[in-house]
Amino acid sequence: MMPEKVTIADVARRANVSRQTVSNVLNSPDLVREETRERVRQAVEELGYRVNQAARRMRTGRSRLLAVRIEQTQDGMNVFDRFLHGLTESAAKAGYRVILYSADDDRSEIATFDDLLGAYEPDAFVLTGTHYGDVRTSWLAERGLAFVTFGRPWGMPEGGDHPWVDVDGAAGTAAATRHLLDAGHRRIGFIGWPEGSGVGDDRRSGWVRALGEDAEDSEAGVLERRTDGSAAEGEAAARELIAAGATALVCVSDSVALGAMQAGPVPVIGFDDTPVAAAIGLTSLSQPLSEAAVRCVRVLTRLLEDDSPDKPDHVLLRPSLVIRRTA
Amino acid sequence: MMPEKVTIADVARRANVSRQTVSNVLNSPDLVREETRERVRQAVEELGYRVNQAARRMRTGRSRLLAVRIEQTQDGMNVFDRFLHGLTESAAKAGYRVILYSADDDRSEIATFDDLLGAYEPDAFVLTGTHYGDVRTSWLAERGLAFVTFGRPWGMPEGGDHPWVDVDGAAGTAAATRHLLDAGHRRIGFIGWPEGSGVGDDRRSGWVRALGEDAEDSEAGVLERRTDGSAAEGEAAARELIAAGATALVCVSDSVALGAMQAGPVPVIGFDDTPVAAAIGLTSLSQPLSEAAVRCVRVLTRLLEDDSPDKPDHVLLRPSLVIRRTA
DNA sequence: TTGTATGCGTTATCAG
DNA sequence: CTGATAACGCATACAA
Repeated sequence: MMPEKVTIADVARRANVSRQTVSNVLNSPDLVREETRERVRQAVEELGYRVNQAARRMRTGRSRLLAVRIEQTQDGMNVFDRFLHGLTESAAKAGYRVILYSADDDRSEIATFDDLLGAYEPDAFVLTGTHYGDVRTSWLAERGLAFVTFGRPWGMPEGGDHPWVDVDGAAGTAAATRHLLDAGHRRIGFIGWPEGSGVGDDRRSGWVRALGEDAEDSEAGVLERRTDGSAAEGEAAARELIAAGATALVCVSDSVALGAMQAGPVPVIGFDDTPVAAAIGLTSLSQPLSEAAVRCVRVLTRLLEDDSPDKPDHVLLRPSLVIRRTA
Repeated sequence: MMPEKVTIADVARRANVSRQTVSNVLNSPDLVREETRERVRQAVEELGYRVNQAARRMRTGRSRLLAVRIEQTQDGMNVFDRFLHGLTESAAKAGYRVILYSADDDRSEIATFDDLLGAYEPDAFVLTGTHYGDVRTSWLAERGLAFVTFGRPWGMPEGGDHPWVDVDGAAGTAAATRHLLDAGHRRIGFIGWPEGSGVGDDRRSGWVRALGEDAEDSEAGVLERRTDGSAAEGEAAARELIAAGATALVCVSDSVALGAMQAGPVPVIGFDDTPVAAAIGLTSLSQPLSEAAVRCVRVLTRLLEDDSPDKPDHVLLRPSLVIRRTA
């Protein structure tokens, strides 16, 4: 039993109206008399009619597709899959589907934009992993294409303003630091990423801020190490910091924190609340990824369906501290 | 600068041929004289032409879309994201894109099939998580729709034969068991899932087989516990088995193995080589997920593009043992 | 080999 | 409020 295609014409026939009326019921219900509307709705139901997106797209240029890049899983300690899951669900609720692509760097990602646009015409893009000098956003913006980034536009002084959703890393590390201060620690170290990483610098700044509030000065710059983000460097950094007198550690990521835990029985807090953190009992900062996904979709639907807002939407969410054995 | 849409007519004009000729160059190059073909190809290049999938789909009924369900991340110790990444990449190489959907159970997944089919007409579905009494496959098969499962059709005696790709779990646990036997262990326990899980029973069978080969009999059924798959039950099971004399443990999953590791300093081997295993030094069995993804795409392209094979393709891949601290 | 005509399912325009 | 007609971009049958 092949699934017989039911078109708008079938519905029209069934409801004794013209095709156009059916279309109106679907797209501009207000134009149609209540009674007719109901009759059409019933026919749609009975026949199991669904709009053919290809045909609609030909006519309107809208595909109801959101394009998202699926990230490389490096050491697997990332959190992107949860975001993607949330995105798929909230997009579906809004009548959109997620289409995936992969790319190795910004340049090849832009080439993929071009490809996708020609072939599938996604209505919008969701970008992750924003960074300094991100050429993807300007490419999209120049062409007037709809997009939102999960991540702020790091260092974009002039004009480069676009819709984004992000999690407040500084608020997270500040909360973590305060948690340690409350536990009586006064020499709290930070293990970060190389300077120039937007996310890394943001997370660091929360630690600095919380220390300034409450503890002895001059910790920053002293009880601090930068790493490439690996567990190995995290462990080395932790040893140094402990030797320098740190009694607790805030880390820029769970990877680094995992390493730091090997350095000794010192309280450690990670960032991202990855499955690894849960498995090893690592206290960590959890990003509200479902919520972020919901907000991304909301930003986009506003952009696509309502009259485009004058000011791009900016959404900053707060992570929450998940307390486990390590702190 | 809006991206101006370039159509087949533009290309035709540029190359001084008819639209039909351009279409022929694209779809049946043999029909066109070498010289003309080259001229058209050049025009395509210069104009940056891409076929409009919506239009093509209207005409041919093919969308070049592969639909995949994005799984719930329970405790995050799964491996689906790596499969999905591989799938996206190999699909792209074959000229397909992946479209995502989510569903809570078989019934709602089937409803989604219907939806998707009406709206986006994916050319095929990739199903994961096959299980006994899987109604999804029969629904698709009844309608003559193209699909492949990542996972064997567990318990499908009559007719229910469809293309699949899978990883040989029994081969994996057998290899793990042999590894422990080689290390001198003679009392090797197994921690599994409830009976009736296709994957779980398969993985268990490898342990049984390897023991039968080489070690004392009667281990099976004695040095064995079934769990719900949680780390907590894994730990409890491990304690019992160790008390019963087990000197090493083979586990059905990394989750369970994680728990088992807490039970004592006994060699433990997990399954799936999740990021957690890497993080905690757990020896585990690694599924060749990229390869599986490639094979899924290959099976589908054969189904879609070549004349459909009489016999559905079946591909069974071997996992590999990643040896770390725990064994 | 190349050109011409047609239709896929929708929606927008415009007249009733 | 409803109905006819055209158009979106492509691929095919057919004729040249």
